[in-house]
Amino acid sequence: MDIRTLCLGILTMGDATGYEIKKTFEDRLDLIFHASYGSIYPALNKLTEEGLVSCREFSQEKRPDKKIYSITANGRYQFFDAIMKKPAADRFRSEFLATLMFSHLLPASAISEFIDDRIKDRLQKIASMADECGSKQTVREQFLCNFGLTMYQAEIDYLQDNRHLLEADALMGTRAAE
Amino acid sequence: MDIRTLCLGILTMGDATGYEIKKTFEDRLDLIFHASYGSIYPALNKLTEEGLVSCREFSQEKRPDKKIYSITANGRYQFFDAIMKKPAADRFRSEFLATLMFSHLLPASAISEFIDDRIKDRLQKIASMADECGSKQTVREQFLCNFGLTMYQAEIDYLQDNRHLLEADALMGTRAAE
DNA sequence: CGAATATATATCAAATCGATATAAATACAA
DNA sequence: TTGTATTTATATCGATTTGATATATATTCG
Repeated sequence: MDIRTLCLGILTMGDATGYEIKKTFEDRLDLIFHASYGSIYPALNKLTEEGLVSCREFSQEKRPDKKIYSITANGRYQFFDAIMKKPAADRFRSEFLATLMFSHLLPASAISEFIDDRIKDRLQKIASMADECGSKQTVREQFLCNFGLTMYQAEIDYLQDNRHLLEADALMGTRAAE
Repeated sequence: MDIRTLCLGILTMGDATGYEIKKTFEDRLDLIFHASYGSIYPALNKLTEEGLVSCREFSQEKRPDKKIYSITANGRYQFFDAIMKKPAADRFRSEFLATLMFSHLLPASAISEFIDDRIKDRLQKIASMADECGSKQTVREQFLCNFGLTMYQAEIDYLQDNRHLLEADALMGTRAAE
């Protein structure tokens, strides 16, 4: 599943412009799947060429044309085909964890700061999600929202319970032994 | 932090060939940061040009030259500089979760199958990690390994406790209301 | 003895990111 | 009211990264 496919998916929920699709990625998919303009606009062009979406242009005075995309019957069929396939493995990249991998090279203060920041970030995300979660329209969006909340909370718990291991390691002479 | 930087990091642990660096990514960083040959070899060339690593070539008979890379003093300095910066946000992409986002378009059987597969996958990863975790050399590698275990377990727990919500939604006529 | 796996290099098209450019409408505070 | 920031809306571009593929030999194991 690539960004092209996910654009199709978003269009199954209703017509949209490229801009609105980007916003949907940010508002409802950012935890799950990230996409930038540089991939969305080319994706929409290609989907249009392939007849999986259609595009109505509204020429506006003194503004660039507004292009509203709709999914076609063929597009729906292709999207269904795509989501029926076994999902490929997650792609995950964490600079935070990669940094901790080399925490023996860092001053203890930096380690503590990074962990503090991480916990703060997760708490903030939980705070802003908690409201939304309840007011989600569909069962599946609630399911995904609560999934996010649960994972963030698990991360906070782990960091709070175990950070002392890394911090102690940084302060003691353990490093010299390596 | 990019793959170039992380290659530097791996070389702080000892000299290595491109092949060995790839293996290190697989063995010790796959949870955290993925890298393929297509990014590692160009990274090493660029690092060599920049003088952050040095390269000794061992011409072997009947085999391509073996190139052993070492980090230079300047390289160590640059790497330290990189990990002292605030780590950027995680990059995460999950086809599994993206698929669930559109579970209302799937037959109930497919939803159950995907969740079953996911749980199996997580259990398998936990099984293969559990051994390793105890035998990790350093405190920080144990910390990261247990972090992974904890997150995988949290995911399993959530899926087991809440899958019925999605599955019931798929079976009932709830979909018609959307 | 033969098959599979490990060692080791490298490249390439395609996908994607992140930044930037452009331009006007709208909201909002000084 | 006037200036500033944000939102709406398009699009491109270099740099990064993926995933697949090519090439060759050594080693392991049934």
